[in-house]
Amino acid sequence: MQSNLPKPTESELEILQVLWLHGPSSVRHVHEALGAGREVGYTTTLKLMQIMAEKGLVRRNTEARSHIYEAAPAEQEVQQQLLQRFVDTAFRGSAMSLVMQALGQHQAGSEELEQIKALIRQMEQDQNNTSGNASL
Amino acid sequence: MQSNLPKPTESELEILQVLWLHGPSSVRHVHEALGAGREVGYTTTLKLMQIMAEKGLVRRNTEARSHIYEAAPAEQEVQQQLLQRFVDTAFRGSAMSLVMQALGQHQAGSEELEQIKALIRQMEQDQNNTSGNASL
DNA sequence: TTGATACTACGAAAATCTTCGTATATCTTT
DNA sequence: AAAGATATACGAAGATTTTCGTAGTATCAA
Repeated sequence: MQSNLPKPTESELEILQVLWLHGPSSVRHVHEALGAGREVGYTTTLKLMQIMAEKGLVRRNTEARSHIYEAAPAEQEVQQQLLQRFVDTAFRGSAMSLVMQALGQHQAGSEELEQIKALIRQMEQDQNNTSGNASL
Repeated sequence: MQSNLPKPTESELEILQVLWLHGPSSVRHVHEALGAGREVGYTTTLKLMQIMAEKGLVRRNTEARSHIYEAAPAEQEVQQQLLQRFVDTAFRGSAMSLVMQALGQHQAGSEELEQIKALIRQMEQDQNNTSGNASL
């Protein structure tokens, strides 16, 4: 699970989002999906994706005339990386502080709260059994 | 509580951290506090803080020869702003998804878990009061 | 076949962010 | 008062990120 992939920039992240959501896509498709929140020329999107390919953030199949791109890292992997960094710079390293604020800001539905409670219960369990450390 | 303050850059955020932590400070002080994780010239820090003053991110008292800077927005305010943006760009707007990942990544102490549980209980209360929601 | 259309490649301008050198003024010390 | 240390101001170089124009090719339709 090493990933010495560079941190994606904001624009690159937007593109990754499209790829994660839609799966392997042409530049055209990504560009249009982006269009709903972004107003740049087609070649701008193309160039970004070419750069991302160089960086290793996306893979591409160049068999067909229109190349097909897909995200290289898994969504969670990148989220993890960004989250770590974000917690450090914006919340002085306190993940809990971030969690509290995120919870406070967002009014969660009851199913979501249930999910969180389940996760917390599990964490409490792990804490009690923490004598010998098992799997990760 | 409007804040049309610009999003601080990463370097600016580091400076704000120092100001939030230590209160109003001179450039010298900020620069040295930063030194522990940053190795740039003094005038770099100075310039950054001057720019931040222009942007309205910090206020400064120029009475004395060495100006005293203080953070303009409250820490939570900026965190809120950044969190919102971060959730949007990195977690497709799902704050809950972020919370889950943050919880999973970080093994919280039991006091912290208690805090979160308390917050959740309160949110459940609020939910019952606003909508007709049943037991959990 | 020819012309319109769609695609990639690529250089480079534009915009933003970071860094520093230098000029100048003010304090401190001797 | 002179020398040295310390401040701010500010222009501008560097680095990074974003944007686009143009050239060259392949595809498609009539």
